[in-house]
Amino acid sequence: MKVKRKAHPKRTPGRPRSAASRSAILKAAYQLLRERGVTGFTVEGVAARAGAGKATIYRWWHHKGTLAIEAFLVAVVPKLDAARTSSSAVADLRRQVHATASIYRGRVGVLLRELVALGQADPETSRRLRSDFVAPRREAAMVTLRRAQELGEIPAGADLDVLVDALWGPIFHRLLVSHTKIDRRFIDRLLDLVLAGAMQSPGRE
Amino acid sequence: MKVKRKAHPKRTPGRPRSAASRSAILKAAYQLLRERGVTGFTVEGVAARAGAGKATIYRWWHHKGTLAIEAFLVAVVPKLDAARTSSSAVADLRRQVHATASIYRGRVGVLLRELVALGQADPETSRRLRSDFVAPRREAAMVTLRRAQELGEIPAGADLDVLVDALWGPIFHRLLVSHTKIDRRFIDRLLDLVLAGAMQSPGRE
Amino acid sequence: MKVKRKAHPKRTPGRPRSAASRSAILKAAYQLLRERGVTGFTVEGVAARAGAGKATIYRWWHHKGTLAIEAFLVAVVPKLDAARTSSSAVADLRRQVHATASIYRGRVGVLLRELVALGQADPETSRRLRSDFVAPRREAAMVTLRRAQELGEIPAGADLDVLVDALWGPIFHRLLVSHTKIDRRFIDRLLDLVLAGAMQSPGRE
Amino acid sequence: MKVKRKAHPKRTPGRPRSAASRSAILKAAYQLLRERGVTGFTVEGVAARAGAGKATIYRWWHHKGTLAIEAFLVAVVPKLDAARTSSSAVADLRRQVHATASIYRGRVGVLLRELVALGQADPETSRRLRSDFVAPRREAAMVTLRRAQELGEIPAGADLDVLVDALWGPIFHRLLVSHTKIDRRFIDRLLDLVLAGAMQSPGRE
DNA sequence: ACTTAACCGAGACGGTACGTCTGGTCTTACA
DNA sequence: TGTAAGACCAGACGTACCGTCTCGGTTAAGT
Repeated sequence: MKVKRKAHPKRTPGRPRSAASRSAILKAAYQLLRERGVTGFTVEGVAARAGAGKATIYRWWHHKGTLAIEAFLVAVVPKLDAARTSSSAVADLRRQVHATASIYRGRVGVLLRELVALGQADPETSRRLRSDFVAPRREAAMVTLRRAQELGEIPAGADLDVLVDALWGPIFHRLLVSHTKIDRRFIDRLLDLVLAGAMQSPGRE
Repeated sequence: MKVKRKAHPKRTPGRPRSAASRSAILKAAYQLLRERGVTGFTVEGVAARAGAGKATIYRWWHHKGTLAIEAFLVAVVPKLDAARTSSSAVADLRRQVHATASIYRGRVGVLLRELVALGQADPETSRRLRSDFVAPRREAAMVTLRRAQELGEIPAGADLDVLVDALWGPIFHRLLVSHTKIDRRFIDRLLDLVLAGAMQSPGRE
Repeated sequence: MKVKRKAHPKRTPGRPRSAASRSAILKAAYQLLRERGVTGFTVEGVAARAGAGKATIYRWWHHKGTLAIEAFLVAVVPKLDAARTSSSAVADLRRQVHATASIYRGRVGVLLRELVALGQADPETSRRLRSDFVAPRREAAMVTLRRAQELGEIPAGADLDVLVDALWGPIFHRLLVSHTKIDRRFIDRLLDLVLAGAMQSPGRE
Repeated sequence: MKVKRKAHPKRTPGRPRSAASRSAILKAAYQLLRERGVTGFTVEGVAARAGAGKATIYRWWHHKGTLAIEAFLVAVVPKLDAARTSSSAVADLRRQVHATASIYRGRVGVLLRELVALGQADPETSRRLRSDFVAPRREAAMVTLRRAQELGEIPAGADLDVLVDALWGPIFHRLLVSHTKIDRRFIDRLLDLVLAGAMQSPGRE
């Protein structure tokens, strides 16, 4: 029941896609995004800087937004460090939220802000950003929270979805709406408030 | 020996600004915004629909965003009903948050989402939206929360700024990032969580 | 038989037209015309420089061209010296043509060129330029030519209209079409040619 | 050992210019020019009528005038019939001048008038009109005149440049300045006058 | 070695909106 | 009524990007 993988496993005819071109485009796109923001981010500019043709870009990325988001993800995601675990799941969670906040304070925050903005007009951009950037971090928090429940650090009846929203919503709010500092003190107070609320949840039912 | 400037010394020379033109432009802008969103919102389109010259628009609104935001505010703010008070400040707060959420669920939410996006690229737009739309609602909540403290419904030591952020952040997060429903059930759970957390605050110091 | 000039001889009601404003406008218009040419000649610019309102300009000059032409005429015509007469009418004519050519060589030529251009699109401008600038000079030449006929210097049967056209057409041609020098040598050759032709005209019938 | 570039080494990269677009633009431009004159001749109008983008027009024609002049030349020049020759060069010349005059009387005259006007503000327009429209006709006349000298119909010493100016200057003068009819009678009288003058030129020296 | 098919860079194309500018009109308060 | 100031409508200007298209030429896989 094995496929004969040797001769022609699943190979399309014609010249294969150029990896060099792809990475040059993504690199140029990320540079432009950092230097000039979403406003100054043009496909023409990316093509010129990457030494690529516009058609090549549009062949692989449907819209300007799709390119922007992928350039961002490719450049930023590998730098995000994985969550570490300790004996206290709640302590791990606090560490995770602080780590996220510290990322949003810097360059990435500025880019993220603009990409979220871009996503309001383009569902594809929005979806990608959500699935590849926001969701993994949210999922990591969920894992930690479930562990906290198992360890009895927070009640079993706590609504974890609302809990995560309550932690991350305010951070995005500062990033996107109030444009105020997302400093350690704010994060600590927020964690204190939300975790205290979570402790009040019913034990089981 | 005649007095030149009698009653109205503060009068600029020249033809005064036309109120009719101003309101026609704002009305046309709001219509376009509702019908076509920020993407289809063009200064040229507004001028054509309002029967105004483009120069007139640019004379009074420096950017596209400045016009969009003002059109939105002029049309939407008067419709927002004032907060009512009852014997329980916490009950008032719950009512306020539910009212805000119900507004964000509809047309206004869609517009608000796009205007926040527009504001990421234009500080002026962002500032106006914050000062004329977000801040008043936040301030109303703060007033209610202070009353709750006076009535002893929540501890005197609660950090009200963080509290308000914890309530509104998640709503904006759903509006802008996760694009999920802001339904009554979610708001209730959020209020339960956050208010429960607030109750744990220290009494005085 | 004298009109009682004191009380109200022929006086329209209301504030009379301001002579100061009129001359300030004409002066500013001429300056702008010289400095920036017809391209840079705008009614707004004239109003600003003259410290006048645009409405004032449009009240007295129907079009931009009407103003340009009058500004030109008021500034230039007084400087043109009248034709002098001598014992030889043909010598006078030669002097007149040379004088005209020398004027066209300079600044006035540049302006004249642009005003003729302006006149192609605006009949009013064209008419004014013709009646107040071209025609008087043509008429002076006709007078001289008639005197030449009376003195027997050119035949009585010469067609003076064609003669004048043959003298001035080539000058305008160089000014407007070929953009070549209208130097003394050219004028002399032209006069030689045309006057020689005129001498061949029939004596009477 | 294969040769890379065979026959056409001089090929610029990129999509070549579209001949269809070029001719559609020139055709639309000429139509607009005829229907509405230079005043109503706008790049936007040409683009709309030709189904072309404005950028495409500006890519190939730097100024409005450059486009107008080329549209005129492409449409008009092919229709001008070549000069025929007969046994008498002077008779040929008379025919040429009459032919030119008859062209200037009609639609072409109106366009020519406006294009000369346009050329006063734009040297490029002026140069093109001169080199591609005026000069060829002038050169044809020069050829005929030289033949007339060879045939002994006019003296060898005649200054042909001044002669051509004396014939065509008055025609342009009527077209551009006096706006009077360029009828057969006028042309005949002009030819009589100028040719008579030319006959008086010195024989050789 | 030859064909085929998809790739690639360059850059022209139609379209749309931008923000600016000017022409000519209108509306104030004052003279 | 005339005037300065300046707002108003209308609409063309020339620029910038978008996303598509059309060239000449390249690069494997399959023949």
